[in-house]
Amino acid sequence: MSSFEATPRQKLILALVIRAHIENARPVGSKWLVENYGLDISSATVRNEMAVLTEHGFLHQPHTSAGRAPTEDGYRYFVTQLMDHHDLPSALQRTITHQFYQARHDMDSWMRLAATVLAKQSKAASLVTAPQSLQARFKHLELLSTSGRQVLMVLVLMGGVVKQQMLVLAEPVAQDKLSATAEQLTRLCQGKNASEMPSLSAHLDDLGQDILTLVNEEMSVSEEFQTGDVYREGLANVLAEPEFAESDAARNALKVLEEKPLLEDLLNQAMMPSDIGGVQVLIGGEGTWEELRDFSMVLARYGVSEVATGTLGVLGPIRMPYSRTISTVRFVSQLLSDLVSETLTE
Amino acid sequence: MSSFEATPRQKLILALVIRAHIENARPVGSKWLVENYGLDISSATVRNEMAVLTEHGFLHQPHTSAGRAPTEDGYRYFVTQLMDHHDLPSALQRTITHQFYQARHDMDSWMRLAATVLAKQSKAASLVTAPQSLQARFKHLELLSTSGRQVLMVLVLMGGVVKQQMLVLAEPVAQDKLSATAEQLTRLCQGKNASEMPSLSAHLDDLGQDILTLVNEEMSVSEEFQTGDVYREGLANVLAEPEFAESDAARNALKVLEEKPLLEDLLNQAMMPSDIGGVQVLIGGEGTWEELRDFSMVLARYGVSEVATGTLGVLGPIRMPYSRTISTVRFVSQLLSDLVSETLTE
DNA sequence: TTTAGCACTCTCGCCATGAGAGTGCTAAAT
DNA sequence: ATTTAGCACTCTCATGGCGAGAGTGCTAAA
Repeated sequence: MSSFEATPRQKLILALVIRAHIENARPVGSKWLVENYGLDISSATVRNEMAVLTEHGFLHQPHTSAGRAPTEDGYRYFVTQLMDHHDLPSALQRTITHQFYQARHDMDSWMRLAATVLAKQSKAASLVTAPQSLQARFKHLELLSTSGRQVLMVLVLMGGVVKQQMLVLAEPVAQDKLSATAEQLTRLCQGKNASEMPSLSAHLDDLGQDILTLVNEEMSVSEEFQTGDVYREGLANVLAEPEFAESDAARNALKVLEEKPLLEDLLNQAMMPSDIGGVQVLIGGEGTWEELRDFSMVLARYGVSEVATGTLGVLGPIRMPYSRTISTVRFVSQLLSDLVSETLTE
Repeated sequence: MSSFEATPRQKLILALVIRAHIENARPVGSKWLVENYGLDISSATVRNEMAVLTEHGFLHQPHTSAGRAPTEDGYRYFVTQLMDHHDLPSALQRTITHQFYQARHDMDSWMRLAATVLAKQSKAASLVTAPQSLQARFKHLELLSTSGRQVLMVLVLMGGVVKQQMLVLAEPVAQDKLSATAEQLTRLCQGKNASEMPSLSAHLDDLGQDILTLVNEEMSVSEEFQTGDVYREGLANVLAEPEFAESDAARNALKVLEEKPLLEDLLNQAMMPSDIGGVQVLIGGEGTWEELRDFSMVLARYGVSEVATGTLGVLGPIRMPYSRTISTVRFVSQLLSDLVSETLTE
């Protein structure tokens, strides 16, 4: 397989087998292929070519008298070498863009919408994680008395991320005092990241000191991965695929998307840069993720590199319309990146 | 079935059949029942009683030579008449309570945690919706300049709900001006609910007017149901049950939890008060929800009545350990109510 | 009223059977 | 040197028959 160079005709046949298999979800035979795609070669010839492709590990037969189905290697070869990369139809691009600009202008809504769009377009499960600031930098702190001892702490980080938390103080504090403390802390921490943050200061009173501790906590938490910040959608789409009629496989799909450690590991490890314009395609777990054995993922980083990036993507069966899915993921990730970067620079 | 009063022994047998069926997921026969539970009556007697229970619609036989399985009516009778309502073991209560107090003190974290706890304890899928203020009342508005034309709007509603939104203004505005506007609007709208809100005011400049429009939007949205505010967990648990080996049923489960209109309808309609300490049990869709035909739900309202209430619950197979699930749901809902009410009153 | 005994019914797993699909190979055709 | 027609071969899958097993309902005795 290493130095094998497929002939154009072999490439064509591989591509057609993949196309047919994606449509019908079952092994495709030589005769069927010739008849359905109007090839002007005989089925015997196709058989010979198929034998070669099988020998090189691009196709396999479930059993002797069945047709061929693509192997993971076959899909990989297709995705990296054969497939042509279209952009999403521009009408669709406009529709989606429009939806984003019509939605509320905050990260939360965007992420939610991105998940919805991805799930709908790819007819598979989607996931979108919040952009994690690599270096969450302090920008602004506000303390709002809401009633009695209850105080709302609003922490704004550079890059538009906003954290809020409700506190209950030991005793009521006037809004003036709160505002003063907030301002003091804002001056103190301006532009600092989690590790540069002071943990105590002589200029602060008890209240200020307590709040500072909370802010510190919040800042370090914001550098960690939070499952809660993951939007998923379209799980039902995945189960609709015939290969998941048996629920064992189906359950695995949910596990992947539900289990925090797995997901975290996956997104961290898998998201090396790739050759497809920032889109990473993971086919059948690639030998590394046992739980993904029956799935493929199309992932992309979005955001502003070195500043704040999140991950988004699609989980579906290995038998997935890669071309379309990749276009969609790339487009949505680009769109979301633009939005994030607007937020950052404006 | 209307005026049928079961004998104590019939009740016992029904309860045992249900217990056995919950454990083994298959029809239970008379002989098996006698042997496994050490009954000192003969299998023939059990058969006779079973015949009566079958006649009255509490049991049914999948086919002539199979054992009996409970019908939905059987489960319903069990839940309303037969089952004893324990509290959750107090050790477990303490553990859970501890988890809540250890978590961050905000609604978001609590809801997330509630979903996790419910899913884990009931081994089924859980869902928790945010508390909707029946009358979202304006409490406080803050405008924070974050950078250039970018402004963070923080809207605090009575009851601890906080809405935030990022705006991009046409031109930069100084923080002083923003603060003044915010204060002005706060005074203007103090304590008003969505319908009482003024839509324009002579005292306001353009900026104030624009913000007011946004606030109005936000306030009315906050009275609507938002799918985004639903936390789900443990979907994989449901698929693990043998009755969902065929994926058709499994897909339905996901649909129920994913589709906004269905869920909305369900939660609104189903949550009438019930006889089980605020916990509502929905068995097999109750003839109303076709999509729930194969599922049961245990639901509860939490929060402070007439002020802000949310819904939480569990979705599992009809063959569900109701007693335990109900205890869990009741406990978590009580706990969450306490937390909400603390937030409101403190 | 309960229970032992028994005939009866229905499912389920097993096996054999045959149609159908698809292959690989060989030998002829291009 | 390819390509293709032809054909024997293999394997799956749907079908139907068969027997074991489980559970029932009924009857008659306790």
